[in-house]
Amino acid sequence: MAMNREEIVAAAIQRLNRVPTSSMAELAEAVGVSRATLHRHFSTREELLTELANRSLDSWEQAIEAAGVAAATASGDAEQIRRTLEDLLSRHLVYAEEHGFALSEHVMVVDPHLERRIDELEEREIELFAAGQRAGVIRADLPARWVSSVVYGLLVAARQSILRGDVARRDLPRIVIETLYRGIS
Amino acid sequence: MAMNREEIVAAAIQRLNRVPTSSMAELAEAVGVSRATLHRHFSTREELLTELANRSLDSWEQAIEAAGVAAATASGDAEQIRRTLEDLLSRHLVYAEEHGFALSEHVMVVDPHLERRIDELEEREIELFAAGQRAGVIRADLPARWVSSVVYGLLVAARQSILRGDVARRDLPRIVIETLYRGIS
DNA sequence: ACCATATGAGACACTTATGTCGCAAATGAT
DNA sequence: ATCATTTGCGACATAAGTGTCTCATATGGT
Repeated sequence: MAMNREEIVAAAIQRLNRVPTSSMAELAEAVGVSRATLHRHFSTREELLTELANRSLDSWEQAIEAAGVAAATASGDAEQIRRTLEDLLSRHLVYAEEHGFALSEHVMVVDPHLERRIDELEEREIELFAAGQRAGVIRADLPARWVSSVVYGLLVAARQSILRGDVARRDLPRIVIETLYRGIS
Repeated sequence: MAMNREEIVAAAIQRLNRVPTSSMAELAEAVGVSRATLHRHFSTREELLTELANRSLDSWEQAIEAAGVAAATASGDAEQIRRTLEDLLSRHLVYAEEHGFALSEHVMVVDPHLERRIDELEEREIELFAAGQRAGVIRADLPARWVSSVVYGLLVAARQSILRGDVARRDLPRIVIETLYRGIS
Protein backbone atom coordinates (compact mmCIF):
# COMPACT_ATOMS: atom_id res chain seq x y z
CA MET A 1 0.00 0.00 0.00
CA ALA A 2 2.82 2.39 0.89
CA MET A 3 0.86 4.65 3.11
CA ASN A 4 2.48 7.91 3.99
CA ARG A 5 2.17 9.83 7.21
CA GLU A 6 -0.69 11.90 5.87
CA GLU A 7 -2.89 8.98 4.94
CA ILE A 8 -2.27 7.28 8.24
CA VAL A 9 -3.10 10.41 10.16
CA ALA A 10 -6.29 10.93 8.18
CA ALA A 11 -7.51 7.38 8.72
CA ALA A 12 -6.56 7.42 12.39
CA ILE A 13 -8.50 10.65 12.90
CA GLN A 14 -11.55 9.14 11.26
CA ARG A 15 -11.33 6.11 13.48
CA LEU A 16 -10.81 8.09 16.66
CA ASN A 17 -13.83 10.17 15.77
CA ARG A 18 -15.92 7.05 16.03
CA VAL A 19 -14.04 5.16 18.73
CA PRO A 20 -11.94 7.61 20.76
CA THR A 21 -10.32 4.90 22.88
CA SER A 22 -8.95 2.84 19.99
CA SER A 23 -5.75 0.94 20.66
CA MET A 24 -2.77 0.95 18.34
CA ALA A 25 -3.87 -2.41 16.96
CA GLU A 26 -7.35 -1.06 16.24
CA LEU A 27 -5.92 2.07 14.69
CA ALA A 28 -3.59 0.01 12.51
CA GLU A 29 -6.50 -2.08 11.31
CA ALA A 30 -8.59 1.02 10.64
CA VAL A 31 -5.73 2.56 8.69
CA GLY A 32 -5.38 -0.65 6.73
CA VAL A 33 -1.83 -1.29 7.81
CA SER A 34 -0.07 -3.75 10.07
CA ARG A 35 0.70 -2.91 13.64
CA ALA A 36 4.42 -3.01 12.89
CA THR A 37 4.07 -0.54 10.05
CA LEU A 38 2.10 1.84 12.21
CA HIS A 39 4.90 1.67 14.75
CA ARG A 40 7.41 2.35 12.00
CA HIS A 41 5.72 5.65 11.26
CA PHE A 42 4.92 6.54 14.86
CA SER A 43 7.23 4.84 17.28
CA THR A 44 4.91 5.33 20.23
CA ARG A 45 1.23 5.85 20.71
CA GLU A 46 1.94 9.17 22.32
CA GLU A 47 3.82 10.33 19.27
CA LEU A 48 0.85 9.47 17.09
CA LEU A 49 -1.66 11.19 19.33
CA THR A 50 0.53 14.25 19.66
CA GLU A 51 0.76 14.45 15.90
CA LEU A 52 -3.01 14.10 15.57
CA ALA A 53 -3.54 16.78 18.18
CA ASN A 54 -1.19 19.13 16.39
CA ARG A 55 -2.93 18.51 13.07
CA SER A 56 -6.17 19.22 14.82
CA LEU A 57 -4.83 22.47 16.23
CA ASP A 58 -3.48 23.35 12.80
CA SER A 59 -7.01 23.13 11.44
CA TRP A 60 -8.30 25.23 14.27
CA GLU A 61 -5.62 27.85 13.76
CA GLN A 62 -6.32 27.88 10.06
CA ALA A 63 -10.00 28.48 10.78
CA ILE A 64 -9.13 31.44 12.97
CA GLU A 65 -6.92 32.92 10.29
CA ALA A 66 -9.24 32.21 7.38
CA ALA A 67 -12.11 33.85 9.22
CA GLY A 68 -10.01 36.95 9.74
CA VAL A 69 -10.25 36.97 13.50
CA ALA A 70 -7.22 39.18 14.02
CA ALA A 71 -8.36 41.79 11.52
CA ALA A 72 -11.90 41.87 12.89
CA THR A 73 -10.64 42.17 16.44
CA ALA A 74 -8.36 45.03 15.50
CA SER A 75 -10.99 46.82 13.42
CA GLY A 76 -13.60 46.98 16.13
CA ASP A 77 -16.20 47.30 13.40
CA ALA A 78 -19.50 45.74 14.45
CA GLU A 79 -20.46 44.40 11.06
CA GLN A 80 -17.03 42.94 10.37
CA ILE A 81 -16.97 41.29 13.77
CA ARG A 82 -20.38 39.81 13.19
CA ARG A 83 -19.40 38.43 9.80
CA THR A 84 -16.18 37.02 11.22
CA LEU A 85 -18.02 35.41 14.11
CA GLU A 86 -20.41 33.63 11.79
CA ASP A 87 -17.63 32.59 9.49
CA LEU A 88 -15.64 31.26 12.42
CA LEU A 89 -18.63 29.37 13.74
CA SER A 90 -19.23 27.68 10.40
CA ARG A 91 -15.62 26.64 10.21
CA HIS A 92 -15.77 25.38 13.77
CA LEU A 93 -18.66 23.15 12.85
CA VAL A 94 -16.61 21.51 10.15
CA TYR A 95 -13.78 21.25 12.63
CA ALA A 96 -16.05 19.64 15.22
CA GLU A 97 -17.04 17.00 12.72
CA GLU A 98 -13.53 16.25 11.55
CA HIS A 99 -11.63 16.57 14.81
CA GLY A 100 -14.41 16.03 17.28
CA PHE A 101 -12.46 13.41 19.17
CA ALA A 102 -10.21 16.22 20.32
CA LEU A 103 -13.24 17.91 21.86
CA SER A 104 -13.63 15.19 24.43
CA GLU A 105 -11.13 15.48 27.21
CA HIS A 106 -9.20 12.57 28.66
CA VAL A 107 -8.56 11.23 25.21
CA MET A 108 -5.73 13.45 24.14
CA VAL A 109 -2.29 13.58 25.62
CA VAL A 110 -1.45 16.00 28.37
CA ASP A 111 1.42 17.83 26.79
CA PRO A 112 2.48 21.27 28.05
CA HIS A 113 3.21 22.37 24.50
CA LEU A 114 -0.25 21.34 23.32
CA GLU A 115 -1.88 23.02 26.27
CA ARG A 116 -0.07 26.24 25.54
CA ARG A 117 -1.14 26.10 21.93
CA ILE A 118 -4.76 25.53 22.92
CA ASP A 119 -4.65 28.42 25.35
CA GLU A 120 -3.16 30.68 22.75
CA LEU A 121 -5.77 29.82 20.11
CA GLU A 122 -8.57 30.22 22.60
CA GLU A 123 -7.17 33.55 23.68
CA ARG A 124 -7.36 34.85 20.13
CA GLU A 125 -11.03 33.93 20.01
CA ILE A 126 -11.67 35.46 23.40
CA GLU A 127 -10.18 38.70 22.15
CA LEU A 128 -12.60 38.60 19.26
CA PHE A 129 -15.48 38.08 21.67
CA ALA A 130 -14.29 40.96 23.82
CA ALA A 131 -14.05 43.18 20.74
CA GLY A 132 -17.57 42.05 19.87
CA GLN A 133 -18.71 43.18 23.28
CA ARG A 134 -17.14 46.60 22.87
CA ALA A 135 -18.75 46.90 19.44
CA GLY A 136 -22.17 45.95 20.78
CA VAL A 137 -22.36 42.72 18.81
CA ILE A 138 -22.15 40.61 21.95
CA ARG A 139 -23.80 41.55 25.21
CA ALA A 140 -21.30 42.94 27.66
CA ASP A 141 -22.70 41.44 30.83
CA LEU A 142 -21.18 38.03 30.16
CA PRO A 143 -17.49 37.25 30.74
CA ALA A 144 -15.76 36.86 27.37
CA ARG A 145 -14.33 33.58 28.62
CA TRP A 146 -17.84 32.34 29.29
CA VAL A 147 -18.76 33.18 25.72
CA SER A 148 -15.85 31.07 24.63
CA SER A 149 -17.06 28.17 26.74
CA VAL A 150 -20.55 28.56 25.33
CA VAL A 151 -19.24 28.29 21.80
CA TYR A 152 -17.39 25.17 22.81
CA GLY A 153 -20.51 23.75 24.43
CA LEU A 154 -22.56 24.46 21.33
CA LEU A 155 -20.03 22.61 19.24
CA VAL A 156 -20.38 19.63 21.53
CA ALA A 157 -24.15 19.89 21.15
CA ALA A 158 -23.87 20.21 17.39
CA ARG A 159 -21.62 17.20 17.13
CA GLN A 160 -24.00 15.18 19.26
CA SER A 161 -26.98 16.23 17.18
CA ILE A 162 -25.28 15.18 13.99
CA LEU A 163 -24.21 11.83 15.41
CA ARG A 164 -27.75 11.14 16.60
CA GLY A 165 -29.32 12.37 13.41
CA ASP A 166 -31.44 14.95 15.20
CA VAL A 167 -30.44 17.78 12.90
CA ALA A 168 -29.49 17.70 9.25
CA ARG A 169 -25.93 18.67 8.49
CA ARG A 170 -26.96 21.52 6.20
CA ASP A 171 -29.27 23.05 8.81
CA LEU A 172 -26.62 23.12 11.49
CA PRO A 173 -24.80 26.40 10.78
CA ARG A 174 -28.02 28.39 10.82
CA ILE A 175 -29.37 26.66 13.91
CA VAL A 176 -26.14 26.95 15.85
CA ILE A 177 -25.67 30.62 14.98
CA GLU A 178 -29.31 31.38 15.73
CA THR A 179 -29.07 29.64 19.07
CA LEU A 180 -25.81 31.30 19.95
CA TYR A 181 -27.07 34.78 19.18
CA ARG A 182 -30.63 34.63 20.34
CA GLY A 183 -30.92 31.65 22.63
CA ILE A 184 -34.00 29.48 22.75
CA SER A 185 -36.66 32.06 23.58
CA MET B 1 -12.80 1.93 58.66
CA ALA B 2 -15.85 -0.13 57.78
CA MET B 3 -16.91 1.78 54.74
CA ASN B 4 -20.34 1.04 53.41
CA ARG B 5 -21.46 1.06 49.82
CA GLU B 6 -22.65 4.65 50.05
CA GLU B 7 -19.34 6.05 51.23
CA ILE B 8 -17.42 4.13 48.61
CA VAL B 9 -19.72 5.32 45.88
CA ALA B 10 -19.43 8.92 47.02
CA ALA B 11 -15.65 8.84 47.13
CA ALA B 12 -15.41 7.06 43.81
CA ILE B 13 -17.64 9.64 42.18
CA GLN B 14 -15.47 12.42 43.53
CA ARG B 15 -12.37 10.77 42.19
CA LEU B 16 -13.87 10.08 38.78
CA ASN B 17 -14.91 13.69 38.55
CA ARG B 18 -11.27 14.64 38.68
CA VAL B 19 -9.72 11.66 36.90
CA PRO B 20 -12.35 9.92 34.80
CA THR B 21 -10.04 7.10 33.72
CA SER B 22 -9.07 5.98 37.21
CA SER B 23 -8.28 2.30 37.62
CA MET B 24 -9.69 0.14 40.39
CA ALA B 25 -6.43 0.53 42.31
CA GLU B 26 -6.63 4.30 42.03
CA LEU B 27 -10.27 4.30 43.03
CA ALA B 28 -9.53 2.12 46.04
CA GLU B 29 -6.80 4.50 47.13
CA ALA B 30 -9.06 7.49 46.63
CA VAL B 31 -11.78 5.81 48.66
CA GLY B 32 -9.24 5.03 51.35
CA VAL B 33 -9.70 1.31 51.17
CA SER B 34 -7.65 -1.62 49.93
CA ARG B 35 -8.13 -3.01 46.47
CA ALA B 36 -9.41 -6.27 47.94
CA THR B 37 -12.07 -4.47 49.96
CA LEU B 38 -13.20 -2.52 46.97
CA HIS B 39 -13.59 -5.81 45.12
CA ARG B 40 -15.56 -7.19 48.05
CA HIS B 41 -18.13 -4.47 47.62
CA PHE B 42 -18.10 -4.41 43.85
CA SER B 43 -16.92 -7.67 42.39
CA THR B 44 -16.08 -6.13 39.02
CA ARG B 45 -15.23 -2.73 37.76
CA GLU B 46 -18.27 -2.81 35.52
CA GLU B 47 -20.50 -3.41 38.52
CA LEU B 48 -19.04 -0.38 40.25
CA LEU B 49 -19.39 1.86 37.21
CA THR B 50 -22.92 0.65 36.56
CA GLU B 51 -23.82 1.46 40.14
CA LEU B 52 -22.27 4.92 39.82
CA ALA B 53 -24.12 5.51 36.59
CA ASN B 54 -27.40 4.47 38.15
CA ARG B 55 -26.81 6.75 41.14
CA SER B 56 -26.09 9.49 38.68
CA LEU B 57 -29.30 8.82 36.79
CA ASP B 58 -31.17 8.69 40.10
CA SER B 59 -30.02 12.23 40.79
CA TRP B 60 -31.04 13.30 37.34
CA GLU B 61 -34.46 11.71 37.67
CA GLN B 62 -34.91 13.30 41.06
CA ALA B 63 -34.10 16.69 39.54
CA ILE B 64 -36.74 16.16 36.88
CA GLU B 65 -39.33 15.22 39.47
CA ALA B 66 -38.42 17.89 41.99
CA ALA B 67 -38.64 20.53 39.30
CA GLY B 68 -42.13 19.32 38.44
CA VAL B 69 -41.40 18.63 34.80
CA ALA B 70 -44.36 16.32 34.29
CA ALA B 71 -46.85 18.75 35.81
CA ALA B 72 -45.51 21.68 33.87
CA THR B 73 -45.56 19.71 30.63
CA ALA B 74 -49.15 18.66 31.23
CA SER B 75 -50.31 22.11 32.29
CA GLY B 76 -49.11 23.89 29.19
CA ASP B 77 -49.02 27.06 31.25
CA ALA B 78 -46.29 29.40 30.04
CA GLU B 79 -45.34 30.77 33.41
CA GLN B 80 -45.25 27.37 35.05
CA ILE B 81 -43.14 25.99 32.25
CA ARG B 82 -40.73 28.88 32.54
CA ARG B 83 -40.37 28.41 36.28
CA THR B 84 -39.89 24.69 35.87
CA LEU B 85 -37.27 25.21 33.19
CA GLU B 86 -35.24 27.51 35.40
CA ASP B 87 -35.61 25.21 38.35
CA LEU B 88 -34.51 22.25 36.26
CA LEU B 89 -31.53 24.16 34.93
CA SER B 90 -30.36 25.07 38.41
CA ARG B 91 -30.62 21.49 39.51
CA HIS B 92 -28.78 20.37 36.40
CA LEU B 93 -25.91 22.64 37.31
CA VAL B 94 -25.53 20.93 40.65
CA TYR B 95 -25.80 17.63 38.87
CA ALA B 96 -23.10 18.63 36.37
CA GLU B 97 -20.75 19.41 39.22
CA GLU B 98 -21.40 16.24 41.15
CA HIS B 99 -21.77 13.77 38.32
CA GLY B 100 -19.91 15.56 35.59
CA PHE B 101 -17.81 12.53 34.80
CA ALA B 102 -20.98 10.96 33.45
CA LEU B 103 -21.27 13.85 31.01
CA SER B 104 -18.19 12.79 29.13
CA GLU B 105 -18.82 9.88 26.87
CA HIS B 106 -16.50 6.89 26.56
CA VAL B 107 -16.09 6.78 30.31
CA MET B 108 -19.26 5.04 31.31
CA VAL B 109 -20.27 1.54 30.52
CA VAL B 110 -22.34 0.75 27.47
CA ASP B 111 -25.28 -0.98 29.05
CA PRO B 112 -28.59 -1.28 27.20
CA HIS B 113 -30.46 -0.73 30.44
CA LEU B 114 -28.55 2.46 31.17
CA GLU B 115 -29.03 3.70 27.65
CA ARG B 116 -32.75 3.14 27.88
CA ARG B 117 -32.88 5.02 31.15
CA ILE B 118 -30.98 7.93 29.68
CA ASP B 119 -33.25 8.04 26.66
CA GLU B 120 -36.31 7.98 28.85
CA LEU B 121 -35.11 10.80 31.09
CA GLU B 122 -34.08 12.87 28.12
CA GLU B 123 -37.44 12.24 26.52
CA ARG B 124 -39.20 13.69 29.53
CA GLU B 125 -37.17 16.84 29.21
CA ILE B 126 -37.76 17.03 25.49
CA GLU B 127 -41.49 16.88 26.13
CA LEU B 128 -41.09 19.81 28.47
CA PHE B 129 -39.23 21.72 25.79
CA ALA B 130 -41.93 20.89 23.25
CA ALA B 131 -44.60 22.08 25.67
CA GLY B 132 -42.55 25.22 26.15
CA GLN B 133 -42.60 25.75 22.42
CA ARG B 134 -46.37 25.37 22.24
CA ALA B 135 -46.74 27.81 25.14
CA GLY B 136 -44.48 30.36 23.47
CA VAL B 137 -41.78 30.12 26.12
CA ILE B 138 -39.33 28.54 23.69
CA ARG B 139 -39.09 29.53 20.06
CA ALA B 140 -40.78 26.99 17.85
CA ASP B 141 -38.37 27.07 14.93
CA LEU B 142 -35.82 24.87 16.69
CA PRO B 143 -36.19 21.10 17.00
CA ALA B 144 -37.00 20.21 20.61
CA ARG B 145 -34.20 17.65 20.50
CA TRP B 146 -31.79 20.38 19.52
CA VAL B 147 -32.89 22.38 22.55
CA SER B 148 -32.08 19.36 24.64
CA SER B 149 -28.62 19.13 23.12
CA VAL B 150 -28.07 22.83 23.74
CA VAL B 151 -28.90 22.42 27.41
CA TYR B 152 -26.43 19.57 27.55
CA GLY B 153 -23.80 21.65 25.79
CA LEU B 154 -24.34 24.52 28.19
CA LEU B 155 -23.82 22.16 31.11
CA VAL B 156 -20.54 21.08 29.59
CA ALA B 157 -19.61 24.74 29.22
CA ALA B 158 -20.66 25.50 32.79
CA ARG B 159 -18.65 22.63 34.17
CA GLN B 160 -15.61 23.73 32.22
CA SER B 161 -15.98 27.30 33.41
CA ILE B 162 -16.14 26.21 37.00
CA LEU B 163 -13.14 23.92 36.69
CA ARG B 164 -11.12 26.70 35.10
CA GLY B 165 -12.32 29.28 37.54
CA ASP B 166 -13.67 31.54 34.81
CA VAL B 167 -17.03 31.99 36.48
CA ALA B 168 -17.93 31.99 40.15
CA ARG B 169 -20.15 29.17 41.28
CA ARG B 170 -22.85 31.52 42.55
CA ASP B 171 -23.04 33.43 39.27
CA LEU B 172 -23.50 30.33 37.19
CA PRO B 173 -27.27 29.76 37.35
CA ARG B 174 -28.06 33.28 36.26
CA ILE B 175 -25.44 33.29 33.51
CA VAL B 176 -26.44 29.90 32.17
CA ILE B 177 -30.15 30.71 32.15
CA GLU B 178 -29.53 34.10 30.61
CA THR B 179 -27.38 32.56 27.90
CA LEU B 180 -29.83 29.79 27.24
CA TYR B 181 -32.81 32.13 26.89
CA ARG B 182 -31.28 35.09 25.15
CA GLY B 183 -28.00 33.93 23.68
CA ILE B 184 -24.96 36.15 23.55
CA SER B 185 -26.33 39.14 21.67
C1' DA C 1 -12.60 -11.43 77.26
C1' DC C 2 -14.75 -13.56 73.24
C1' DC C 3 -16.13 -14.11 68.74
C1' DA C 4 -17.99 -12.98 64.22
C1' DT C 5 -17.02 -9.90 60.70
C1' DA C 6 -14.41 -6.75 57.93
C1' DT C 7 -10.12 -5.29 56.40
C1' DG C 8 -5.19 -4.96 54.58
C1' DA C 9 -1.39 -6.98 52.49
C1' DG C 10 0.46 -9.71 49.34
C1' DA C 11 0.69 -13.41 45.92
C1' DC C 12 -1.24 -15.34 41.90
C1' DA C 13 -3.17 -16.17 37.17
C1' DC C 14 -5.04 -14.00 33.35
C1' DT C 15 -5.72 -10.56 29.98
C1' DT C 16 -4.67 -6.69 27.17
C1' DA C 17 -1.83 -3.08 25.29
C1' DT C 18 2.70 -1.51 24.12
C1' DG C 19 7.00 -1.56 21.83
C1' DT C 20 10.84 -4.30 19.52
C1' DC C 21 12.81 -7.52 16.48
C1' DG C 22 13.79 -10.71 12.56
C1' DC C 23 12.58 -12.54 8.37
C1' DA C 24 10.10 -13.47 4.26
C1' DA C 25 7.30 -11.42 0.73
C1' DA C 26 5.69 -7.60 -1.89
C1' DT C 27 6.49 -3.29 -4.07
C1' DG C 28 8.51 -0.04 -7.07
C1' DA C 29 11.98 2.39 -9.44
C1' DT C 30 15.86 1.77 -12.68
C1' DA D 1 15.63 -8.44 -14.20
C1' DT D 2 17.68 -6.38 -10.24
C1' DC D 3 17.97 -4.22 -6.06
C1' DA D 4 16.69 -1.17 -2.36
C1' DT D 5 12.77 -0.10 0.34
C1' DT D 6 8.60 -1.09 2.53
C1' DT D 7 5.45 -4.06 4.36
C1' DG D 8 3.10 -8.04 6.83
C1' DC D 9 3.48 -11.57 10.02
C1' DG D 10 4.60 -13.61 14.01
C1' DA D 11 7.31 -13.97 18.16
C1' DC D 12 8.90 -11.82 22.10
C1' DA D 13 9.49 -9.09 26.35
C1' DT D 14 7.45 -5.80 29.23
C1' DA D 15 4.03 -3.35 31.70
C1' DA D 16 -0.41 -2.49 33.65
C1' DG D 17 -5.07 -3.66 34.92
C1' DT D 18 -8.37 -7.08 36.55
C1' DG D 19 -10.18 -10.49 39.51
C1' DT D 20 -9.31 -14.25 43.05
C1' DC D 21 -7.42 -16.12 47.00
C1' DT D 22 -5.17 -16.74 51.59
C1' DC D 23 -3.90 -15.36 55.95
C1' DA D 24 -2.91 -12.36 59.61
C1' DT D 25 -4.80 -8.47 61.87
C1' DA D 26 -8.12 -5.14 63.40
C1' DT D 27 -12.69 -3.86 64.73
C1' DG D 28 -16.97 -3.84 67.12
C1' DG D 29 -20.69 -5.78 69.52
C1' DT D 30 -22.02 -9.04 73.41
